[in-house]
Amino acid sequence: MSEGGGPTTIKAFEERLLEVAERLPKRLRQCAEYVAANKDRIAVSTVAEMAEGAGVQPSAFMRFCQIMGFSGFSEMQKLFRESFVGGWPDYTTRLQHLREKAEGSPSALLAEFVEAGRTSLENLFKTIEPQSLEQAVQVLADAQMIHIIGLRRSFPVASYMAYAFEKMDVPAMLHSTVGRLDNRNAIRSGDVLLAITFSPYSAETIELVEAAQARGIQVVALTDTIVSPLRKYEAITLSVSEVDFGAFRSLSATLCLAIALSVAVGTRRSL
Amino acid sequence: MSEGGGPTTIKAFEERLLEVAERLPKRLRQCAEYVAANKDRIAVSTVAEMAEGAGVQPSAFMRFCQIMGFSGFSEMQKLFRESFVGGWPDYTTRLQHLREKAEGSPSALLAEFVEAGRTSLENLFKTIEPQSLEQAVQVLADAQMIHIIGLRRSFPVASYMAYAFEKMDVPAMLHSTVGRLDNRNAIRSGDVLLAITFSPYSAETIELVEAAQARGIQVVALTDTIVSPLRKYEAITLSVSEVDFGAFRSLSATLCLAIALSVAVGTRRSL
DNA sequence: CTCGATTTGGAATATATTTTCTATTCTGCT
DNA sequence: AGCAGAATAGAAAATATATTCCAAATCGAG
Repeated sequence: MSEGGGPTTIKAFEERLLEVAERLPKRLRQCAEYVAANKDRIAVSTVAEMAEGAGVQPSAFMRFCQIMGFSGFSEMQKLFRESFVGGWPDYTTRLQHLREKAEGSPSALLAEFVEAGRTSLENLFKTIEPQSLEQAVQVLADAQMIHIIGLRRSFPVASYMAYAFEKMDVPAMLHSTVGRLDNRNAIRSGDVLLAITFSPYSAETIELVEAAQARGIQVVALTDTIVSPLRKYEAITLSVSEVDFGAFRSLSATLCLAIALSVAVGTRRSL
Repeated sequence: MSEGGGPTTIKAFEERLLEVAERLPKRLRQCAEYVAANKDRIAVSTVAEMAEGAGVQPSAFMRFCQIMGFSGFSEMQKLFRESFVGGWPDYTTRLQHLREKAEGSPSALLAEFVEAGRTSLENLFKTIEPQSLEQAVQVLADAQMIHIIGLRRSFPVASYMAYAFEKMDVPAMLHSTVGRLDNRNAIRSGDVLLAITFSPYSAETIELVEAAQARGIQVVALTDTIVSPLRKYEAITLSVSEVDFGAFRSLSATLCLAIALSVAVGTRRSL
């Protein structure tokens, strides 16, 4: 029985559930009710668990799935699992293919990056914890001066934040390694260090963080994932995970977070 | 080996991950990194899927689970499934909720920027003409050397492209105004100028474009809308219209285009 | 360069889970 | 009450998934 006709979106699923629920025999109705009240569990449970929760036999639950239009429980579960992860079917490999074939027209490449950017943004929203963000904003707003460091791939982000702060009259200083000048003595008590670094993490940035910490300077870190070496230090960490293409990532999500952070700090200061 | 000693909370899990990540061989580190960036998937994926995502064999992923202190993948998964209960991060609903309810909080601000970024990306794809893009890629790929200029708000984009080109062994030079040095004589016949500018357009950039054109240098421009002053010159123009929120724009779309352009040039060159 | 130790990939095995099948129990009707 | 039809429970078969094992490859020290 290869019914392709099952609901393909959560919304459609809910509609079908409603439509069907009325005309269901006892046990199957139990299933319907349990499912309606526990949609989120479908993704992470086995039929046995769902059946037990609904107070029925696994086989009954099975029939329920079929009545809903799926070939079985697995297919129904797939719907929920996919909608949970936001369905980004591993970009890394997709982009790699594109590169290998090199047949990708520039537009196709752009399309991939646009798509990657969009999912990264969605993901950003899921992974940033509001309280960390709030904390970061507070610390930066209270700073005498904000020192920004971000090298290589992170430099665009650092420079954009410096620009934004400047525009909002927030005292900020962009540390760079132009001419191998080392400005670390500019950091004074009451200041805050905003460190931005992504794999591969630049040693200079990490060193600066270490030096700052040793002197009791607060550190706010913008980094990728939690394996970042910055995690070792007691910094307020905001982590962004961005899809990348070999050594490149579009930075969409990172910049988005950066600008939101800047503006939040700017507005809070001027209160 | 029935170690009951695995992490029992997500926090403990993250700590252990950090602790362990450093001293891990290649494949296992891939696992650690993938897991760090996709914690949410553990609950709804199979080992096979996780392994593929991390780019390793299932058995390697298995060993990773054991190193993390679990008896196997299932036990690790259990941790995530249990802590999964309720409130999954459905993007759309969460966004709406935040916008309405948490007005003024940093998270709400972030939500606005994320939304702005997403629509910008969508627009980007509509407004970029494939042939202009193609042309730009070709011209840049044929260049002896690419000179990049972008100041103020455009500087992050310029610097990122410089970084990307550098990584791909494409001869490129970032023109900046550090120390008021003027490098315009570095531009030689056969080179191409890549100018990036957005309203308010910096005079320096426009001047440089003018000077280049006068000497017969090809110019590729990245700008906003079609009213940009760069339009006057015979440049290949790629225009991005970025949705902005307040006085700032997240640059998501611009950077996306920038990176796509860079990678396209990089791959075409190496053919 | 060689040896020993560690790490890896892939197939083989064990386990868990889904799905189907059938005897049995309900339900509604005459 | 007795019958026909649908619904159900439970067990058995099929499938998918996790886990282990071992030979081959890789790495590092001497």
